[in-house]
Amino acid sequence: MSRHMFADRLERSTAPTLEAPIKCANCPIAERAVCAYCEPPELVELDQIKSYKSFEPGQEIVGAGEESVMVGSVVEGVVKLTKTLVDGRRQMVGLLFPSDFIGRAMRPTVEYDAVAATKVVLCAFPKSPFERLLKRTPHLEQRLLEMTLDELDAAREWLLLLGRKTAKEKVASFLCILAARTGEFEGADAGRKHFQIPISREDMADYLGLTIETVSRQITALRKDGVIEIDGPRRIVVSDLAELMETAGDDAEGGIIP
Amino acid sequence: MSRHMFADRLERSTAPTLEAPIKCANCPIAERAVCAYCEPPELVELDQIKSYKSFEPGQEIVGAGEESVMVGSVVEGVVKLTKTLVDGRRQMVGLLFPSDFIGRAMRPTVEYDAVAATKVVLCAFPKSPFERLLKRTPHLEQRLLEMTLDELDAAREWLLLLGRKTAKEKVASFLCILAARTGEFEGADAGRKHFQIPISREDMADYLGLTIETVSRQITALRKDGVIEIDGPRRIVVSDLAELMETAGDDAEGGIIP
DNA sequence: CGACGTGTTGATTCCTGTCAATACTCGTGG
DNA sequence: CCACGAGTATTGACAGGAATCAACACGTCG
Repeated sequence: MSRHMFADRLERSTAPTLEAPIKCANCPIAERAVCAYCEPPELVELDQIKSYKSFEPGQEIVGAGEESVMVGSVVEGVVKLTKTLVDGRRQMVGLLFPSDFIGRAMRPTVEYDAVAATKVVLCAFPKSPFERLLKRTPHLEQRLLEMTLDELDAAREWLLLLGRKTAKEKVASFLCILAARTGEFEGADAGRKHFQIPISREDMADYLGLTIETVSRQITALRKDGVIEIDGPRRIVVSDLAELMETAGDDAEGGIIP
Repeated sequence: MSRHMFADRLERSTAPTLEAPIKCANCPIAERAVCAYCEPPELVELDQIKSYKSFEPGQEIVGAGEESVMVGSVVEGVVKLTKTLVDGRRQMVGLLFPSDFIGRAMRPTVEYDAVAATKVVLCAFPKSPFERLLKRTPHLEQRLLEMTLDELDAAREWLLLLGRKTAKEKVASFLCILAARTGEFEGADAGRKHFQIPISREDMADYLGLTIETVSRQITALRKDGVIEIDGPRRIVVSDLAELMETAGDDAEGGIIP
């Protein structure tokens, strides 16, 4: 079983969706990825060890407890990181979008599963060469530190959500996050945004510490409240962004940067 | 009261006032703190900008939204980091022990409250000089990155606890963490450990996303199950460490690190 | 068309929160 | 030394929100 999975992973990851490897020069995530601060010579070094890997939805990228052999950047798609208790209860502990860093530099193993939630393209580096480069490239290390600090901030916001928010606030908070990260304004109306939910109800439930039924009910409730409109299970239109943020509870500062 | 504390601190180290600080050479946290990888010349530079600061239980160290002007290491005591929703619901998002790093290097503001849970002594650095030092001292930056990664790991474990564990598992998990970080074995019996809970029931509730009543009930339940013994509200004796870890849910690896 | 996966809705249960009363701890002062 | 009081912790009764169990709707693909 695990043998088959491994073969499966290898096979798919060597068949990238992209015809030709992206050049760093026109990389869509260059501004915000771990390499953002690197100078051209440093980018050349990274380029020499990088390779692009693709994954299909549901495909495992690394498994909990495995030795960490790869690190990299999400170029396209969404990756979920999950932890599972012995009896199968599952909690998402990370949700990575393009430019986010995946993998554990400086640490031997991973203790979560990383699974592609959509089709995913990674810009991957073998761990050891990357770590050597990291140690002698302050630009790289500084950016990685910043990104890790940001992830820690996000994790702390998440703790508040899981520990103290109601089901409705949880769902509203999640939609707020998506609206901020991937939502687009509808015309000139600053109160309306629309976006696709990139993950299933089950993944949402794992993210929010709820069941799929409760997630579904709360989405319906938000629709009936007139806060959102729904066009199919994945397509959301936020009718009233301010009201959605209100419902999310943390009375956010008005401007979340999109 | 605070006078007595201060005297107590004076007594312990050579000249430990706010004006005449502890020497790095006999610093109790030197092995694990942010300065752990620093060479003597680097320590000298840190020494020039450091100062020791004491806080009483309940005293605020920094408040959410404030400009971050200080960073530093916890030398003694326990610091809690909390977030609060508009209606007062509160969630702890960090619990710092000696050697842990406090503050947000490279970021302008903090968005949580940092409050002394016990008497606390910090080895504090003004933020800007520390950041300048950080940028030109890879040893410092490497250690800070490692510590941030470890904190992120802990936060992810915490997400699992808040999102998916029952009240009993939460309380047992917390006691496990304390047993691992501060507990001492009773004689040669590897199954028994004892320690003081360094925080109040209210703080435990904020840590675990529960109410104080539920925390109290679950502690009683663990006592009735014979997993722990209680001597006053703060003193815990773990009768059966394996059983406690079992109750905590995440089916820990057999190897217990003291 | 029917099977399957995904999502929604309904009925009921139960864990934890809420409200309330009581007990304990510790420091202070008579 | 003991009484007192404030803060902290425990215990009890009850209610409510989310989980569970179950049925049904929707879209896709063979």
